[in-house]
Amino acid sequence: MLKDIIENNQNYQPGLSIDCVIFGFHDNQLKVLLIKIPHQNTWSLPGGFIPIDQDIDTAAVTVLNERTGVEGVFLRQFATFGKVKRNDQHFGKEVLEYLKIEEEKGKWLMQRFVTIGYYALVDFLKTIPKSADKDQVIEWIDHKEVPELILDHKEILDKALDTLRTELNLMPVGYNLLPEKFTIPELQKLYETILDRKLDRRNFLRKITNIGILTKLDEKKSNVAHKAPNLYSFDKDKYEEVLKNGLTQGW
Amino acid sequence: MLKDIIENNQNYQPGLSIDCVIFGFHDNQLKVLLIKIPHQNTWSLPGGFIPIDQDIDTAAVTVLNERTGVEGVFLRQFATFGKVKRNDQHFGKEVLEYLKIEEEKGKWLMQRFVTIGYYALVDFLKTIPKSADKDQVIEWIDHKEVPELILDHKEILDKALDTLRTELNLMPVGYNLLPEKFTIPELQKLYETILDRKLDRRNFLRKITNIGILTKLDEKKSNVAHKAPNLYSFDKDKYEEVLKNGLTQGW
DNA sequence: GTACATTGCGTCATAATAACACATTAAGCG
DNA sequence: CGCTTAATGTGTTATTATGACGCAATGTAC
Repeated sequence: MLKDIIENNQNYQPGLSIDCVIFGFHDNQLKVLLIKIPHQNTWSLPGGFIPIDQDIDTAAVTVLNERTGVEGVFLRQFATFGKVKRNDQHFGKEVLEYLKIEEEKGKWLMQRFVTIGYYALVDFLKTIPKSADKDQVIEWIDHKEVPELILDHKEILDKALDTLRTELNLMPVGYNLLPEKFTIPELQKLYETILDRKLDRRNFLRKITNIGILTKLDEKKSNVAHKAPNLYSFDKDKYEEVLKNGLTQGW
Repeated sequence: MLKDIIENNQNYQPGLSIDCVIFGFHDNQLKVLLIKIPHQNTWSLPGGFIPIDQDIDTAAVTVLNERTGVEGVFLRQFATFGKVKRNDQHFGKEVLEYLKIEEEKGKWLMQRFVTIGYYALVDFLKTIPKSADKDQVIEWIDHKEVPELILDHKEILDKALDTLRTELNLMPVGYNLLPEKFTIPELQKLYETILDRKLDRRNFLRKITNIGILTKLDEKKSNVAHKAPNLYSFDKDKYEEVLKNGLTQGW
């Protein structure tokens, strides 16, 4: 795959790549989709290159689809990373050796790559991580237990989370991360996990319902310890409207 | 200049450029620094290319300094633009003809360029627009009267203003755009111009002073019609602190 | 049934916001 | 000089949003 790209690099935008920070929510954990580098203890963000005949946003959608199979999810460009030393020679050489590509043909990969960061919000349960090849491991990992990442991918991930945190004040979040039916406590846990702090249960309910994007269902969650919480769903129309116009206040 | 770059394009990041939206404030107008394309009726944003041995942020600072001479101003990356058709063949050919560069040498310019957008906030009075060469016109233009721009530069400008508007809710603005001493009505006009709506004078005063970044000076503005307004300055330390930690509420 | 953890609904004090009233100041002008 | 005019400076009030908390209801475990 990568070998094909390197050997046909004239079909790809030179010196430019895309990296995706794909967020999912499960078991009260904010998870990130990471790829294990074969035969090493480091991981990387799912990324890809940009065909010269594709818009960068389209290329980002492609990367996301290849890895998650999900479509029509929330995907947003958040920053572009271009330090001179962000991809060092050492790393490039290792890749070329691993792929058994001779130095001359692999020259393309050795230049400085600028990478455009996108973050995505996807429904954990509908997403089945897909490996590009058999000895590649791709896995959901709790964002609090992210292992060592290659290059500046940790910086990219941190920036993505930072952006998500800020945007939580400007837009509603949840439609993409939660299943269709969910409880208020679940939604609150999502907010708490992203913001990394506790919120008052009662104030949260008031604030989130006042936005007017929730529909209370005539149904309770089953098989739970203690009192069964009510189920809610998002009112898609109103949700989209608020997404477009923005919230007014912060959390 | 551009000719040098094209002819020595191996020293520059391929297919990648930087465009700067430089904002200034004067006469109650939000102004943008634009460059006139010689012998045409279109204008462009000041931009540049990225030396392969420079971080993209450094290259952006260079572009800004070359055009304004000012240093240490507010400069922030806001988005990256990469539609396939954003720089069309037609435009590239015109540039090459104008610069009298033969097609083979100019091939580098004809590929799709992805551009990284930065916006800057500078003190209008301290900034003297600098042309790169004698028949180039560079000028401050009211953002409400921006003429036709090349390529997707209008889209870039719009996105920059949009970003500034959003960030007004998250950070203080003014330190970079106003002279050292200024009046509250001037600061209010700046906010009103950016937001494109009227704000209540009295509520604005209360809100802006409550942030705690202003120092009331024992001095009034002179030579003004009607009642002379008091002068204020920013408390740099507190300003920086709020800039780092962010505001809490919106306007 | 009882203990317990969690949900659902409500209260209250305080802070932030929006809308507005009135006094103050300086320039322009007869 | 005194009056008008158009700004600025300061305060008031009603409404809304926020933060902190009380208490009853519900379903599980024992």
